[in-house]
Amino acid sequence: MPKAPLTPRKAPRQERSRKTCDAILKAAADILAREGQTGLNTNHVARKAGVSIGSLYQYYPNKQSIVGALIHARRAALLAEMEQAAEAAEAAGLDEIVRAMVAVRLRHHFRHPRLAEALSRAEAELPADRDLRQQRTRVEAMIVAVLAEYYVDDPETVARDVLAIGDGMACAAVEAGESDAEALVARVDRAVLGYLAPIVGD
Amino acid sequence: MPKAPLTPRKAPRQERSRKTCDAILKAAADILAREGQTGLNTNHVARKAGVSIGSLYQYYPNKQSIVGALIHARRAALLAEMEQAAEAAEAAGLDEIVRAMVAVRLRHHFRHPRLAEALSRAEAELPADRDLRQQRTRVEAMIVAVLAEYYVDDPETVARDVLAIGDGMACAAVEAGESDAEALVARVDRAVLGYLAPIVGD
Amino acid sequence: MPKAPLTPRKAPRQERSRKTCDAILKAAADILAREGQTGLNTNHVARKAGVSIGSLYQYYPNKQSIVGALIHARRAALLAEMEQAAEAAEAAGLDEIVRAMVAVRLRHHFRHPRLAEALSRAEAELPADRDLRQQRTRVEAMIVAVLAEYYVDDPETVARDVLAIGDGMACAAVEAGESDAEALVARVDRAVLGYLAPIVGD
Amino acid sequence: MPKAPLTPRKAPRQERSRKTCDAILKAAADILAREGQTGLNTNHVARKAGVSIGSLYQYYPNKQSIVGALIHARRAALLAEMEQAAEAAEAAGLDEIVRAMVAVRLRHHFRHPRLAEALSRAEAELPADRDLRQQRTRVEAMIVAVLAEYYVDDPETVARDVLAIGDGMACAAVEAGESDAEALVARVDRAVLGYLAPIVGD
DNA sequence: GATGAATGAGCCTTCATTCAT
DNA sequence: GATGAATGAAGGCTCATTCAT
Repeated sequence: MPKAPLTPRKAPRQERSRKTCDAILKAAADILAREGQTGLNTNHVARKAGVSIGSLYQYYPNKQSIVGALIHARRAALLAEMEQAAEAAEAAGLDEIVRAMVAVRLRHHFRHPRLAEALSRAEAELPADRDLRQQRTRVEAMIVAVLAEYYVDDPETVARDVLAIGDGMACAAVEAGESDAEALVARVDRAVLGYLAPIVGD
Repeated sequence: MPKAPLTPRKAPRQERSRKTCDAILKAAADILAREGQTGLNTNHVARKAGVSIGSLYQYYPNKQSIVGALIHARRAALLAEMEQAAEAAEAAGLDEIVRAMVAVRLRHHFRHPRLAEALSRAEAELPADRDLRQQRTRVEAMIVAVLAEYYVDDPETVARDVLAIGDGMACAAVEAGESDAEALVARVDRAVLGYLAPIVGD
Repeated sequence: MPKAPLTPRKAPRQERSRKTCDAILKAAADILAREGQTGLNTNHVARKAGVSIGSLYQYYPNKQSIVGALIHARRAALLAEMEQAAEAAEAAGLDEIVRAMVAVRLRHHFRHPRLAEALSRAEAELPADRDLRQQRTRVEAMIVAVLAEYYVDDPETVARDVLAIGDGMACAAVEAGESDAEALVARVDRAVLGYLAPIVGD
Repeated sequence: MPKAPLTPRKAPRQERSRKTCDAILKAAADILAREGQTGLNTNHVARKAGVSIGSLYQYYPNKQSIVGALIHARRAALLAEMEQAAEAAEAAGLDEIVRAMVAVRLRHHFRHPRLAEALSRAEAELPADRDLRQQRTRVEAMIVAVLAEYYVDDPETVARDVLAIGDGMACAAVEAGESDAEALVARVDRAVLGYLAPIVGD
């Protein structure tokens, strides 16, 4: 494979560029949420974004880079929210902090569930990308940091499990038609706390 | 869309047909596990199966029906295993039965993790199919039955959550490079029991 | 570059395939002769060949391979003619043999001058291909063999020069509107013999 | 086609314009020499020239006009050199003058062989342009003039042949990796003199 | 005049599917 | 029934050229 970059082609310097770039991502997100990967093609995205196909390729070197940018942007937002939550709960105990961060993630998921899931599937099929991998690591690292502070054993695995519990339940809930994020948060809390209880020394 | 059927074109009655059908599914499974959806195309499948593209279409009306058949076949196997597990654990308490069934599912996943995940992603993108939906319901129904017997409230949601916890953790574990199913089973148990504890009257 | 093969994709086994393959080459030759590289695109070729674009790609993995095949085929024919000429002139002296071979080449060129030149230009822009390079060497080798037999010094350079004289004059003649191959043969003879005279021991 | 002009849009009168024009031609020459026609595109040229794409189109109405200008400029330089050579050899005999002019051409070719050949191929594919055709004629006319002075028959054909011999041998030599212009000059001399001998009355 | 964002026709190529043998 | 040649819609992407700023 001739190494297809997953990062945008150039940083938009002019105001107009920013708009175009954003319109493309927005259109792609919309299509992905509505029709999944199947319906996502560059011509379609460009048309929906009200932009010519040439402009699209001015900013994104290939189709995958659009999906990559979308994943990156959403995860960056999530990271910011998680950091905020971590700070807010700083004073509280381990359980409270972890719950807060997981809750943020769930709410994030519930805000655009179809998109969240389409992106998650898309990422799994995307060729490995260093940037995205790092970013993913950073999300886990936030939990790892908290766990480590409390001397939890093997914090990486624990962090991964905790996040996975939330993700799994969120997907299933959305698929089943649920739309009340807080109801799910409560259930996930039970699972997460149950999972943590035996390994957190009191 | 003119509503493409997802089920095989005809039930293969003859020995020869069976073999062809199986070879096709096997080839598709292999490709899906190795290369994901991206690498899956009918010509490739036919060649790998040692079958002409014409024959492939004799048995499967379209590409999606192959994926559909694959999902169906694997889930049928899972169902059988779960039934067996349920019977074996019948005498035990609620926790034990649920744990047993979840464990079966995890081991099933770990047997062919790349395939399991590719299929799960594929199913999410497939157009809704009555047959597959029913089958999925049946898996949940098995847990629901057990829960109901123990007077658990809203057993459908609980069943869904329990399965989702296992699925989520399994995907994350595989992605992280784990390969020890039993280690994961233990961790999932913690989460599942923690989740169940408050809602199971003792 | 991801290594684009210049050789046909598969050898046609059925009668029908042969026809398709040939029709494609013929169409490509026609377009190349009439419009040059500029007018050569796969859709155009397919249409003119009375073949679907899909069929074209069944036999030629990419556009360049069509041009490559064309070059190869024409040069193979030339080689055959040159061999014949060499045999026929075997008894004669060095001059005679070389003249005969050069004459064959000129006549070959004059049979389809626009095509010959378009292909020659195309080959220069094509990525280096081992197969074509070898074939080109073989043409020169035929002259080298004759020269070596007569103890000519540095036969490779001499062979190259002799051929180049003919090629250069042929291109210029065609471009100027000449169409009488034999008139040109006579003039090329003068140049070639003049070139050889000082280096051929008498 | 709406008849695209091959000549620069306007004569650059100001110093600034001259520089831009030249930078564009230089960049185009460089790309053409390095990558051939394939790599030549207007955006690439503009970037390499350190000029905006808009400015490029200010001076050259289309891509072909850039190539045309390049051909024109190089051939103008060649013409000047040939004139100089003709003057210098004026006193000598026919052979000497012709040899001198051919030698100039060969050295010109060897100074930038990749470019010379790329341009020659490009010119062949360019739509006929009156300006370039005239210029080409002028090169031949210089030889024709000398030949006519010596009462050579059909001087146009002879001039064409003589030039073609040199061109053909130069291309082949460069392609074979030769880089010693003088060595080639000697060989071309042999061919040219051999060609001329029978038709020049002594 | 200069800039570079935007445009869109058009090209290469793939792949699900059909159909003649 | 099997085969595999053929089909063509569709999609990714480039690049010559225009135009608003």
